[in-house]
Amino acid sequence: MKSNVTLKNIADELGISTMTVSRAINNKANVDEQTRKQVLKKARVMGYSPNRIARSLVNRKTQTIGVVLPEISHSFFPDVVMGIEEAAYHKKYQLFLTNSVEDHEREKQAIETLRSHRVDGLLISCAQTAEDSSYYKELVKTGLPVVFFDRSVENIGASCVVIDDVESSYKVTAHLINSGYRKIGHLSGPEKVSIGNKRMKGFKKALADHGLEFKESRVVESGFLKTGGYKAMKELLSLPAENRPDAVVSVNDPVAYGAIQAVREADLSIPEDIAITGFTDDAMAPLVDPPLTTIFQDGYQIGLRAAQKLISVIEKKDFKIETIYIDTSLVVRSSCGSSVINA
Amino acid sequence: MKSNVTLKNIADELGISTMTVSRAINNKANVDEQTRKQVLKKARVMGYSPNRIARSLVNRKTQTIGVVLPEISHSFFPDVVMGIEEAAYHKKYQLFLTNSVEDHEREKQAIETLRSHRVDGLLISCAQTAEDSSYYKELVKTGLPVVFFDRSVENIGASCVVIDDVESSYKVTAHLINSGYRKIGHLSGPEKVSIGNKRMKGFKKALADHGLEFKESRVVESGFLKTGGYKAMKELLSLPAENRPDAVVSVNDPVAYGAIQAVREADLSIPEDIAITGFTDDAMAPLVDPPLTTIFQDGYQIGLRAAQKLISVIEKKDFKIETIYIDTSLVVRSSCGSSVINA
DNA sequence: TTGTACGCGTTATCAA
DNA sequence: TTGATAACGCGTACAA
Repeated sequence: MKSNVTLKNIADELGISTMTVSRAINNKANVDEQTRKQVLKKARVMGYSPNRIARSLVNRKTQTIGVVLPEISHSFFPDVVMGIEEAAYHKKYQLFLTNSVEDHEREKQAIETLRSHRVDGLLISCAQTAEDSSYYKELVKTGLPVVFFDRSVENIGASCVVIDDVESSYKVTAHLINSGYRKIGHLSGPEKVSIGNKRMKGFKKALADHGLEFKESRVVESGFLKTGGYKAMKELLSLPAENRPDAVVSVNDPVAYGAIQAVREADLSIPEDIAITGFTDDAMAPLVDPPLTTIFQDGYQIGLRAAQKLISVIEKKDFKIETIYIDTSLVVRSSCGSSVINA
Repeated sequence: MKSNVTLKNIADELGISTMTVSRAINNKANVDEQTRKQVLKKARVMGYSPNRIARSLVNRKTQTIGVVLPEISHSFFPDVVMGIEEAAYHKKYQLFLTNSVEDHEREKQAIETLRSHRVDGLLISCAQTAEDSSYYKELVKTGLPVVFFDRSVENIGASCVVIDDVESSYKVTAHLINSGYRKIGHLSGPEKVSIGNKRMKGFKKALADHGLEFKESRVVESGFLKTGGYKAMKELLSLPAENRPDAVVSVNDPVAYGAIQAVREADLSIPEDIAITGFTDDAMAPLVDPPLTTIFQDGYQIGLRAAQKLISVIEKKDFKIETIYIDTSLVVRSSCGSSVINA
């Protein structure tokens, strides 16, 4: 072990008590200016680094936040982390980052470890494989402050920071309908994940409101990754020509990228043969070929607000359990050719 | 404060000593099977979560690793984090993630906080604004295990996990030359950052080896972000026609994306008027228009190896200070038109 | 097999 | 203003 300097070491060197050193270093009022200067100088010379572990044990406060992500390959999550980072930095909290890799067991394990490290609060976006919300309910019951974001569990006593998934999905689907598409398919997220079923709901509602029939065969569950989108799109492309969708709403951008790849490989063109839309507006969306029509979802803002909410709960400045909605907007690019409007 | 169950609480409930409970929970040998079962059951019922803070104080070991990143918007870093995550997960370490946002002051502060939390080791990729390596030198001297990755500081007593930047940059530049380009420019990283000057070095060497003159005017420092690439490319485009590069080597992919945007806005085409190359082969590279020729740099692998090395140093299974090189490869796509070869 | 005493580094509290 | 003491929750070392 590397030998770390302690308050006592400094105290001994100076021939004073540990408490005086502690007070001097923590800028407490009742310390003689002379002594304080001596202490600070000695601390610097000796390379003192305060031991937060010991302090935490006394204070029952670690100044840490545990972040539980389902994945980090999609740029949405790094964006969220940047927002969280920013809020945490300003309030002097450190982040424990964990990645469940969409595995609920691994997620539970991560949360237990985080609890063990006595994080002051938890920021969670659920793993895809969570069968039900019982674990999260138990977690919230322990009293540890929790805020969900993106993939949330509502009404179990924890605040959530989300977008209006139903409305956003409705918005993009309606845009396709208004652009003239009639046979619209959906590459969906898992039914059990909040954003998966909400986006499906918005999709269905848009069809219904515009008098279009919902066809089960045009919906394929793709998960949230590019590879899933690729496979799912292949499936849609194998439908008999008359049933094949002329437009596809993807549950997120990566899935849309996979879909684009599948369409290209089938030698079809976008949006002439099939229009594709995404969801997130990640960094790639404007750069892919063709540029992707999608819903802009402000990951940074989601992370920022979630962290701010959590910290105010931790610091008991806020007791309200609420669902905070972050605005989204439709970003129209060429992947759903407005040309059709003129058709 | 939420009241957490302690070993003593369990012991009192069972009318036995704290130590027996501790032993039972930590699966030590000398515990009666009956007692162990009782203890484990009681622990479960009471919702016991071992306090690692207390344990760390005794052990002088926290099972945590501090990760210091310069930014996380470029997908390279999330890739690295995934690799680190994986290694850490298997060896049962938790990650403290910090983002210096390219600010050396913020980076130093993050490192001090991490030290304060008594992380067992540090994984660092340097912030762009670090003027010199003195701080890192001091840090390494404290004896805290440190491994640098990507933007490294070599020969100061810490291991590094990097790619051969000089050779990789040489490779992509030589490819342009062999494709027929003669007026090659460079959007460079900061001179003070390891990867910045090494990639510049490789660029220069390739020109020299192929008998091409190095022109200062065709080099613009772009930093590492897309916006910087955009601005820097604008500058190159404003050169008098005869001096304007016919190909540009970008220090990384985001800079290349910015450059692509600038070229497009100038109504020039890629690669006919100007070829562009990147560096990293991030997720976007194959999807942008035109698909980007670039150097594939395996972020996941870099993260994995760096974390493995750090952990073996932490656990004293490895004392060697070394620089580990991760292989790269040239990925040729249409942004540097092989058409030119036929010209 | 089980229990007691003590220490890890810090801070709260009370006394000087 | 300064100091002594106890406590945070756990594990090591030793004793029973």
